[in-house]
Amino acid sequence: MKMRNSYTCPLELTHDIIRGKWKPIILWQLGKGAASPSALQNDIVGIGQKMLLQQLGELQNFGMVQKEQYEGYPLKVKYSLTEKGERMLNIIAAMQEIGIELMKEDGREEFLKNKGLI
Amino acid sequence: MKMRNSYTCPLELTHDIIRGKWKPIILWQLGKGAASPSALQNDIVGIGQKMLLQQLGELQNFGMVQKEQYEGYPLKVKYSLTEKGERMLNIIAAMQEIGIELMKEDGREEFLKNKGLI
DNA sequence: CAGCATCCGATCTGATACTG
DNA sequence: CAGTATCAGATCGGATGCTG
Repeated sequence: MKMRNSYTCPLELTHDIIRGKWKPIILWQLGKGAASPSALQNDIVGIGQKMLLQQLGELQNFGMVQKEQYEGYPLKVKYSLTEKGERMLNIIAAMQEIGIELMKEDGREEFLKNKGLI
Repeated sequence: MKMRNSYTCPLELTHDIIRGKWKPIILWQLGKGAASPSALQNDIVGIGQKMLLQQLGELQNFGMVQKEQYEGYPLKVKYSLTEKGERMLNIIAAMQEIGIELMKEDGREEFLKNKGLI
């Protein structure tokens, strides 16, 4: 993910962190608790291994996510939110809330009901 | 801006709306009040006319921004936030806040002071 | 199972030139 | 001043195959 070389405004930093098609949803999933890559890939519809690991790596670089590795076979790895990540999750949660409202106003209650969101 | 064809989660809708390098900063600027394209271009460092108008158009399609036109020459146009846009601005403001905190923790107080943010 | 490298098409962005 | 068209380069995203 290409980042700005310099920032005009702190807003842009936050935007860089959650930019990328999958970052918000990854954070959202991790908000439910630590998870392995394969578990995440199961939970996030449509994501491939490459994008998942790539974006997890970027979130790690931003200090939003941390990785734990365990010895032995089969390999076991666990990703989880850092404290910064938890704070960023507040933004994600707010985005979810607005998304729900916008969908309601747009007559998409059906979708929301199917997801158990209303 | 390419949008998802279908959504798994309301979060993704919100993400689509603020995706794009300039959308958050445009909303932020409009949060200060209605503005003409040329005024916005002055206030947003580095943006070109094409990107500005393109992203304003997309924000309009999402119902976040509205446009007012006046008759006569020189042409005069004013963009402003809609009610939905105002609500989205809450997200943007939260992004700004987190961005400020992250920069502080990252030792970039200098930058923030120069901007008058702390 | 976790992770990396590579290739390729789809998108995004920006510069420039042009219209009303 | 506002807005559109076009073109080229940079970036992104996804599929596939390979390694430990």
